Amino acid sequence: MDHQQFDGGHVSESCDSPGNGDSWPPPAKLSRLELNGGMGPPGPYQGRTRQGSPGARAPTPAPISTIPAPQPKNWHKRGSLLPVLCVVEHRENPVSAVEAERREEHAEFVLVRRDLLFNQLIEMALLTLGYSHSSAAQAKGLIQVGRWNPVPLSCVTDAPDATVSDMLQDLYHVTTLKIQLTSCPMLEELPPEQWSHSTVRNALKELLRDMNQSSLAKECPLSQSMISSIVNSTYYANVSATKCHEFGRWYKHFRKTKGVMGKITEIDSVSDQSQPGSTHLTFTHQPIPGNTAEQADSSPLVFPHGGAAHISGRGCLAPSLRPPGLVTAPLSPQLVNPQQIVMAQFLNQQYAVTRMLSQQSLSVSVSTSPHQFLNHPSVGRPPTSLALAKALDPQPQAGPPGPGSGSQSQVCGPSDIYCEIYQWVREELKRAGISQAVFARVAFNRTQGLLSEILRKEEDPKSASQSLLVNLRSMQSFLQLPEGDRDRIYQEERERSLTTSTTITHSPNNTTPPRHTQTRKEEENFVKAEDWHSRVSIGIPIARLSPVAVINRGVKSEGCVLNINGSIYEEIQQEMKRAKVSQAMFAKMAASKSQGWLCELLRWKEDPSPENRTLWENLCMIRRFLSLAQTERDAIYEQESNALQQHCTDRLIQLVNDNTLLQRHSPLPQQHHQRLLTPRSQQPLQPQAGPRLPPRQPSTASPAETEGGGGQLKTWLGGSKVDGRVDITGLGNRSRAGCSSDKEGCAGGWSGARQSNGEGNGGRNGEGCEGFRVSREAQGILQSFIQDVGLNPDEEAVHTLSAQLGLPKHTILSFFHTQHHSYTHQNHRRDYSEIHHNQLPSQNHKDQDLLFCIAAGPTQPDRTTGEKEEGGAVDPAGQIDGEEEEDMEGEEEVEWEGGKELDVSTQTNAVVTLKEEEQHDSNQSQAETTQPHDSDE
DNA sequence: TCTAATAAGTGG
DNA sequence: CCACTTATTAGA
Repeated sequence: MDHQQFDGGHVSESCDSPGNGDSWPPPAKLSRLELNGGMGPPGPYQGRTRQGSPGARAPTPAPISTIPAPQPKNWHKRGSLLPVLCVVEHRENPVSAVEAERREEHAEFVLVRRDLLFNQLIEMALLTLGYSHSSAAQAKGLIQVGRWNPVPLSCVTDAPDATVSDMLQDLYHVTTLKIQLTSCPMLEELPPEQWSHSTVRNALKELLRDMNQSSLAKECPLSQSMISSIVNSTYYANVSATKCHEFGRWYKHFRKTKGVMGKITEIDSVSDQSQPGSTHLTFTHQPIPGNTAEQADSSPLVFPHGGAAHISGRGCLAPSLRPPGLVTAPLSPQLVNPQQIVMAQFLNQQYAVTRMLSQQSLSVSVSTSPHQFLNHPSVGRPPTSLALAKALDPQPQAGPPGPGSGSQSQVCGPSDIYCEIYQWVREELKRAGISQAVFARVAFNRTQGLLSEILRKEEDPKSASQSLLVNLRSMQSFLQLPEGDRDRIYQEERERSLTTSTTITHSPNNTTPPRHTQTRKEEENFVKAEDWHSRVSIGIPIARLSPVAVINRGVKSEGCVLNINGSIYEEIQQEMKRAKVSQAMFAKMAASKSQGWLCELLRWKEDPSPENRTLWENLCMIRRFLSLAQTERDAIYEQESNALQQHCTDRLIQLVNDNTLLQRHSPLPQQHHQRLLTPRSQQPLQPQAGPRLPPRQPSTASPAETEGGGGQLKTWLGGSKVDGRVDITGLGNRSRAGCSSDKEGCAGGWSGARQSNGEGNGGRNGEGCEGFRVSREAQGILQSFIQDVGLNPDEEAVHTLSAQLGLPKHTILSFFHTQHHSYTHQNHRRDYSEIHHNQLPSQNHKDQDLLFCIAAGPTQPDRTTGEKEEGGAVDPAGQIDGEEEEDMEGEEEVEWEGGKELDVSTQTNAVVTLKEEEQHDSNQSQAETTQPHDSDE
């Protein structure tokens, strides 16, 4: 099939290729690029890919809804990313030509940075798609423009410095990158430690070709429900590193065993496989004969990464022929014209990312409506019920009373929460036909389990804990969105899960419809959607959802997006030089780290690699900082040096108080904000907004924004990047994600801290510091929490934060104290904000700036911590500013070597350091001990 | 009856 | 509150 159709386009086609297109024996020029630059290996992360199961594909195509199209051009620009359609062909061993024709392909869009070197495109694309480095390095790539014959990349240009943008800028929409995987390294070769959510998912998908979830669950370390959700991308939690590793280990073993045993195990029943014809046997790994009768449904064991198995299955039959029941693939059978849908979905997903990148935030919804809910038959959504809808629409601003009968609802909670909230939620679940999981994610970014619990308990808002209130508020705000918006969000989320690449059969004559065209359309739709978003919901918390989800799963690809590579070190140095700031200042502002840390970082300049999680994350943080507009960065430095933290704090508080922040999180004048919002949203913004809005929010932002969403939104924003880059970190990953890494090795960043070991005492040192070295995201969360609960969190709130942020409780308390302290003591000094405002031209950034500032603010003076609480040690006065070097905020550095001081010298290399960090958490307690240093007791 | 999806429940 | 497990439930 030719996928790309779309004419137009011309490219330099120096080399031409033979007809068959694929068989090009291209020079293996693309070999690996080590580039450490190209962001390191994102690990095996893969973009989610969804394979189509044979059965699934069968269904017939249905046209995708088409929508007018805005122009795609802009959108991709903002993010400085370019969408590239990649068709990956698995041709393990050079198989016969015959076979080649039936090769299976996976097509997906990959967003790549425009400035990525063209010669790194293939590798980057594969890495992004989840292929291993080794396979990526060996892949061959062809570029196909329109319907022209594919041409090896190497033929396109010789310029080593040509970038993707240079080569594809105007053609990206008509080009298809055909990647031929010569060797597909098997997953079993991947070290268990490197297994991630993505690889697990890929492996599961493979395995599911030969067995169902239930049987697989019996053998592998994952439960059926987990398998189900992971495969469908509906597993919102993060698969723990432990699980991943465990799975990886199991997989390896399984493979070996299987190889030997053959399908005996699973397929014994199937018994024989006669169809040796299956070519798939070619696989290296599979010792077993391919069996595969149709029924057998594909060879059980063969699963080279997408290789053999696919081939066998597909090879034998046309998709349509395949007995539907055969493969139990998770794909939704309903997909019609899977490719189209998939593409659309994929784009959608990508779009979400792009959006984030561009900082637009907000999810978009696309129009592919038809497919929505495909999986949920039950979903019919007649507009029924819904008082909800009614209430909402009619009186948009009514805010709170959302659902139910707008007017009759009563606020029961402390403020703005309505008693009927629980019921509303239930109704909404029913109405929209969505699962708790989806709603939980979308409405308040939590897990299904939590929502279940909340609904079960139905605690009276009046007596609800602060954290619960936060959640309820978020849900309520969400419910107050127009029904259409909510549905769109659900749909988007659903699509996301459906998304992923499809496996398509490649046949020479292909009957496949031109997909490019469609794709294009979809893109446009996205654009449109985006537009919608920007207008409508910019700050709406809800919006963040989808992106969040996407991001969550794409954490590893962050590097891709952020483009972290060895050159970042140079950028850092340049930035310091340019801004004339010390290492201490930069370290603090850009990564909440100490000067010593930065020094080491720059000294060793270790190649960034996702594997080195801590390093990676820190670099991502720096990258984000560097992505801020120069003026913003300068404002930040300035602010820090002058006002010092106090300012921030004050500022923060002020903001909090006036909600300015939340409101659009943008310093823009309100009007402006409103303008951005859609009418509906706007209303809520109006002061008079909801009659029942709580006093707390005078300005009352749109419910959505503020309320529940507010907090999260902020968090999100805080972490999120600014111009073009994503912030994966912040967002999606909640604290845990960051370090999720593992229980095993490290507890991971700050999360590890959660061991609330010694609370106050020893903790101070290590922890204290550590605590405050909280990531920006964490700070953002804290800040948002302050807004939600004030400066005096109750126990539960503290507990919640502690868990959520992975920080020890005392750290949380310290934070609040600090805030409180400064707030009280200082009169709001000048406002950073003012400065800010003036300086920052770009509004967009502004918000972030503020947030950023805020986030940074809390950073404490190192030593403080511990007792500080009482003493207010925070000493406003003692700011950090002075000694740059001194301030190492308690970072890990201190811990390791003992002396805070230094360790810079001591430490040998940043790498070590970094790594250590992760483990600290767990070792913290020890560390503390070790380091009696500080003022500890 | 069996599978995949979803909700409830649990431990940390 | 997350990450998982177990139970329950729609649909073939």
